[in-house]
Parts: sequence; C-alpha cells; structure tokens
Amino acid sequence: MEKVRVRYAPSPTGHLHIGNARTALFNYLFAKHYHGDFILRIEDTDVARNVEGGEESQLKYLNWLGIIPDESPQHPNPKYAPYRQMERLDIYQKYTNWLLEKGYAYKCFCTPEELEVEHQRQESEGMAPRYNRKCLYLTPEEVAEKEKQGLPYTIRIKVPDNEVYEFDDMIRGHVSFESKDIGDWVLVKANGIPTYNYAVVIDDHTMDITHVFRGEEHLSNTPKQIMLYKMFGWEVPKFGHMTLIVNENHKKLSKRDANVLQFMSQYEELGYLPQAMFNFMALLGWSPEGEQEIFDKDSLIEAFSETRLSKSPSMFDKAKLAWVNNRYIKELPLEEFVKLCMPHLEKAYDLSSKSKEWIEKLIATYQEQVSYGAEIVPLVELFFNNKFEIEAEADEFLHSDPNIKNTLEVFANLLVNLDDFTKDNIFACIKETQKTANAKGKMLYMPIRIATTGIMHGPDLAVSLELLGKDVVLERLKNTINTL
RNA sequence: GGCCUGUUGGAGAAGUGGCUUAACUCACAUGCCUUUCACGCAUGCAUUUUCACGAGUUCGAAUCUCGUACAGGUCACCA
Repeated sequence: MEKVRVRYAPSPTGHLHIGNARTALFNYLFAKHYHGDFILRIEDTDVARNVEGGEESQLKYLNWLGIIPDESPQHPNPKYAPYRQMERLDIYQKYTNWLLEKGYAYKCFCTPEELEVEHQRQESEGMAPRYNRKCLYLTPEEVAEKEKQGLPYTIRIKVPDNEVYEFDDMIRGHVSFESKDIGDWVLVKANGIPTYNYAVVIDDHTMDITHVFRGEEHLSNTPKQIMLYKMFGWEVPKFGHMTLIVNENHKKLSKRDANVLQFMSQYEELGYLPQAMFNFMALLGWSPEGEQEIFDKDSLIEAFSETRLSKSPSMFDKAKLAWVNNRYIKELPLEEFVKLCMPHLEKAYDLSSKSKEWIEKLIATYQEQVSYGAEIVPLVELFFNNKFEIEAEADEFLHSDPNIKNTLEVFANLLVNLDDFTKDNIFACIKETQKTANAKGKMLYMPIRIATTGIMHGPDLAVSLELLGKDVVLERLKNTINTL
C-alpha cells in the first residue's frame, strides 16, 4: 500500500470544536495505525468568517490533545507547501483556466438577488432548487461584453449529463449519486476565491492525500468532488464518512447548543485531562474489538481499525465523559492532580494563609471522587467557610442523646493538650474518647463531625479536623457544647 | 419536496445466517464495606424467543430481501 496521507482541514473560525476534534482524532489514529502522515491544512477561503487567532487556537488544542501534525503551516514539507488555502490561490487559478478552456466550467453573471428569486420560484413549485444554467448559454460575445462592463461573475462547473458517481465509502459501503440531481455549482466565488468543494479537490490531489475521513454532512459533497477528479483525470482518494455526534435530543451538535460544552478550550478550563478527552472521543462512533475501554494514545493507535467505525449517530454522553475523566484523574500523581485543581481553588477561595502542605492534603482528600478539576471547588467549601452553621437535621441529631454533650467535652479536653495536630494524633484522641465517654460508631463520629463542620457527611473525620486546624476545631467544639 | 443515510436497553455499543440463554461499559436500583460521604466490591437492569414495524427468503434471521414508520444529513458566491 502506498504511504497513507490524511489531513485535518479546519477553517480558522474559532476554537477547536468537539466534532472537529473527533474528526482530527480519527484521521490521526488512522494515519498512525498505518504509519502514515497526518497533515494539517487551513481552509481559510471564507474570508469574512475567519477570526484572528483561529488557526493558533486550532493548533493549540490539537496539541493539547496530543494530535501532532506531521505537516502543517508551521512545519511545511516544501514538496506540498503552502498549507493555507489563501496562499494557494495561484495554484487554483491554473486549474480554473484549464477547466474554462476545456468547457468544463463557465462564467456566471447572475446576481445573488436574481439567484434568490429563482430559488424561491423553484421551491414554491416544489422543485429542487438548482441553478437554471442561464449563463451557460451566453455567447462568447455576450460574455466578453459583460466582462468589459466589469460585471462581477462566478465560475460554475458544468455538471455532466447522465453520469453516476459511485464510491465505496470506508464506513458506509457502496454509495451512489446521479449527476441529474446536482446543479451547476460554484467553483470560484465573485471575489476570485475558490469554494470549499473546489479547493479541497485540488489540495487533496496536489498534497497526495490518500484517505479522507470526515463528517457525514459531507456525504452529499462527495459526488461534486468526484466529478472534478474525473474531469482532471485524477485518482480519487478513499472516503469515509463518520457519524454525526448528536445531543440528548438526537440533533446534530450545534455550536449554539447550550447543554453541551462544545469546545476543547472549555474542557481544558474545567480541568478535564487531554488523555481522557482523547480516549472518550475515540469511543464516539468507534468501538474497540475487545472489552477494554480505557486506552492510552499508543494502544488506541494500535487498536484502531477503520472497519469498526459506526454508521449510526453517537450521542454525546456527559456522564460517561465524567467517568472516563475520573478514571484518569485517579491515576494521576498527586502533584499533577494538585496542578489541575489549583487554578480553580485560587479563583474560588483565598489561599494566602494556607501552606502548600495544607493545600496538598486538602486536594489529596478528594482525588478519588472528583471527575474534573473544577469539581473540587464546591467539595472543599467547608474548609473555607468561616461562617459556621449547623444544618437543621444535624442539630436535631445533636439533641437526640444526652451523652453527646459529654462525648464532645471529653474529646475537646483531649484536643486541648494535643500539640501535634495531625490526623494520626487526632484519630488517637477519637479512640480515647470512645473509651472514656463510652460512645462508639455513629454516636461517636457524628457528634464530632457536626460540632466541627456543621454537616453530617464528609471526608475522613481525622483528616477533616487536621485541615480545619486546632483553633477552629476547639472553638467550634466549645460553642456547640454551650448550646447543649 | 429531491437525493443520501441510519434505526439493538435510559446512553455508548458487541453481534453480519446456527457455539448470543443479545457481550462489555456508563447511568440507575439494591446489598456489602465505611461513623458518614466518596471510593471499591457484589447483584439486578432489552419484563409475553426480544433487536423500529410488517411481509418475504431459509431447516434456521438481530444478522439477507422488499415495503412502511420514525429520525438525521444535505440541496449556499459556508466549510
């Protein structure tokens, strides 16, 4: 097999979107599985929608995910450069001239307004909206005259009659379209810039792209592209159209959908791990052969097979993502986990009086249960909340047994004399209280927890008290005892 | 409306004619563990052969064929 070359070709219109990221991911996995190259090309032909920094952002988050292009605008292979379509305009021009000369394409002087009227008319008559070929029948003299007047024009392809475009999709199998269902579409816009469907063919061919994995929404673009390959006499790459990612309502994930976070940047900000995102996205529309679901990048590359790509849409399941991310978080060295959480804690609380050790102990307490970095913030609230309040149900519990007051007094007295306020020593005091006050189990732990934290459930008691600190613990104990 | 595609549980899915009594995972429920919470572990989870529905092919179908329904995609001087 010739060397596999695939590409991910985003338009620099914003941050890396989850759908695009997944497209990039599968192209990457495919390339690496077959020891091929993964190319990043920038499709910036929609000048109006390009945003400043869009390309950098795409690159940044691709990099974050660990999807590193072998070739890109930043790392060009001279044989194929440049990698931005707006820098390839002269290349397209050459082919456009050829198409025009051969009569495969023609100039169209219809204005957008005229087109719109025609479109409406066809639609109201129940016809498929399609260019009416008005300008195809212009005489060379008429064309020359209009050009002399400086009228703007687009260049349209003359779609062949009675052709059938068929291909074997790597995912969907045999697919075919008839040329009669396709209108003469625009190759070059009035501003002289090629359309996506045109530029992509020239680029994929001149860059020796062998395989194209893209979203299902491109399925109906494929015959348009194939007709161009045929006109030029070029070999058609292999196509694979992947399922859409849909939301809970089974609708294509739209960038405006507020229910699902759409961009890699948002996941990074919330403290999701790139390895987990990589793993999770690989499971969206693809399934491994065995029963394993947690894969690092290398084993995913190893396990990947395009034959196991699914045909039916996959739903973006936030709960599963959370689970996958939690799996990775648990494996993290504490140091890394601290790094993940710190920005969120710093933003939410005043950490200036806390030592590094204290913060690390605090964070370590929650590593098992947190599913993404920012989630730690509400969990640790009780260690930052200076207002101490006992919730109603807890207060009720405190008054449920006369021995509770005694238990708390015993415990408080033991703590007063405790110099080294660490969890082990605190635990020893709890044990001592158990004997002295004759309280055990729930009747021992629960009163202490409530009296010191105000709540009935929380992490390990000794650890909680250590984190709270001796002064706070004693003060709260005293105050609570006084209410009993 | 035309064209294209899909349809296995709440979700992702495995399964492509008999070894599947429809794997596995998430979610959910219950139990165990734990002072509690969380973690972990265990069990249950497509109720009337069941794989959208109907018909057909076959000794035999979730798996093949046709039709119906539903869902989605696409028909731009966006990509």
